[in-house]
Amino acid sequence: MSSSVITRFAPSPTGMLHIGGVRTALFSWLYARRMGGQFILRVEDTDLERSKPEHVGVILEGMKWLGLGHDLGPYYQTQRFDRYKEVIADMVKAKTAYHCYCSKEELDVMRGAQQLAKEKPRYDGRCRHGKGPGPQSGRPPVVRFANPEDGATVVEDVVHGPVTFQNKELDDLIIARSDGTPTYNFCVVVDDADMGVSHVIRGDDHLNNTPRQQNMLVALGKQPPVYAHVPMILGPDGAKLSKRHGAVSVLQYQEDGYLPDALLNYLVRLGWSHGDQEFFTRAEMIAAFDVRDINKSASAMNMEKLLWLNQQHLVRTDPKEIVPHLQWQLARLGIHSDDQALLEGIIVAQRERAKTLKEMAENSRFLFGEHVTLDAKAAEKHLTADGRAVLSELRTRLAALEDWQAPAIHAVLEGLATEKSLGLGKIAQPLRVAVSGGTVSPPIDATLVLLTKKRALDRIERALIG
RNA sequence: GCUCCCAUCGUCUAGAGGCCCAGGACAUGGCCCUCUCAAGGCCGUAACACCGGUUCGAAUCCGGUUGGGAGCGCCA
Repeated sequence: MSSSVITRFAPSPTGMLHIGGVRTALFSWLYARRMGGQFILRVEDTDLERSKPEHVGVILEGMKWLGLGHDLGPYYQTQRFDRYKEVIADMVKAKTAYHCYCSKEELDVMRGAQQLAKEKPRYDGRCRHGKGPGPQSGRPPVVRFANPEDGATVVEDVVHGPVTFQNKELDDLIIARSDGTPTYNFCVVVDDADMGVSHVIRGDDHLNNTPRQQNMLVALGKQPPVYAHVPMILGPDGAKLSKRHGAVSVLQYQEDGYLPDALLNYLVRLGWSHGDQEFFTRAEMIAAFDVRDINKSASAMNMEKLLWLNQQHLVRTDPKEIVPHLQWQLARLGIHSDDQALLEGIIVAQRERAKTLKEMAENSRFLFGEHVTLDAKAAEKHLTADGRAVLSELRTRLAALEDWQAPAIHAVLEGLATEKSLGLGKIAQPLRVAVSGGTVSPPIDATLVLLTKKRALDRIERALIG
């Protein structure tokens, strides 16, 4: 039996949960599900200044909407400060960490000199070797990790392969600020170890601080987890994700009318593939996913493909499952309906002509309410003298129709068309305008069924009067 | 500047030395279907960044160049 897999998603509540974060969350979630393991949600809120409770709320809400449920947590790093302090004290005692009394000004001077010498700016370890200011400076010290000074650290990354860093390139990072609060890189290490995280799946912008995290783990006598650094997601223009496209809250996608499964399907295919398969249900994704198949290069967002996939999901998902999402969109338009049969009917009638639920809701507006206002241009074009004559005839025949079902309605239209030697279009368009107000709608027979006989006839009546 | 990462159609990708004068998907062009709009079907345009090397043979391996990205905080 393989040892149990534990993955985690560890966002910091300093902003929105955006597409990039969602994808790493998805990969972590998928891998845990695939391996029958557990998925942890951990909020990295050690930056007291920038972390905001409302951001935590939005992240939680986003994860819920996506259906990426966690098995453990959410944990909050701010609630684990005692634990971090304990570990820091141990490390200082074990001499794997030390106090540093350098002031910010001193550090700035040091970095300035290094940059001038075309070196990589980094802490030179003066306090580690007794050459710093020391306690007599009177300043509260920070605590730094004593990184190995020689040799190399190799990160065995699942997606990148082995990546080697010379230890002399790695400086002694601060693990506790002068006010005693612990810093990110340190908390991550303690948490991942304490929580038994087996696989760390995160953005490859973290690849550079992985060797230091690994060294800290070693100093703590812990086995480092398996690392998988996934490539970044770029905006549609190939540049970094910006507010204009992509770098918005994931909840924006809900508002825009995307199905969570469609968004997940789209994101899973960014940097990962399974042969030529494009469409994945949630279950298929879980069954096929493997971190070892993740690509190394960054990928750009493509809204058209997202739209296409959304429609694919709209068409291929059981309408019953889509109903709540459509209701949500309709509610935003002020339309409230609990008519399950009607809503399912709308989904079936509209799903091939709407790429989003928002579009579907908007296009279905005319099906609710008693009356509809006729689009002037549409009326001018189709409610001509001929069109009215057709409508009038239709009114009589449809009124006489007992069986208000698509085939019967279709037969009526077809019959009239043949009798008058007209194309179906000459019959359907005036009717469509009268009944929907415009020139576009689902097939006219299906539209009439959804509308009900009473309202359909009523609208024909009003169009003839108007 | 230094360190690290990356590089196949416009975009997402298949490809783990011969199956590839490179396959699929989105987008795009044309045709078909058609009561509108769609959806669908068929056909097409379109890529191995560059230069060397290894090999009988390279998109695939190695080196370099170029181009992109990330990191270098008492941020995460």
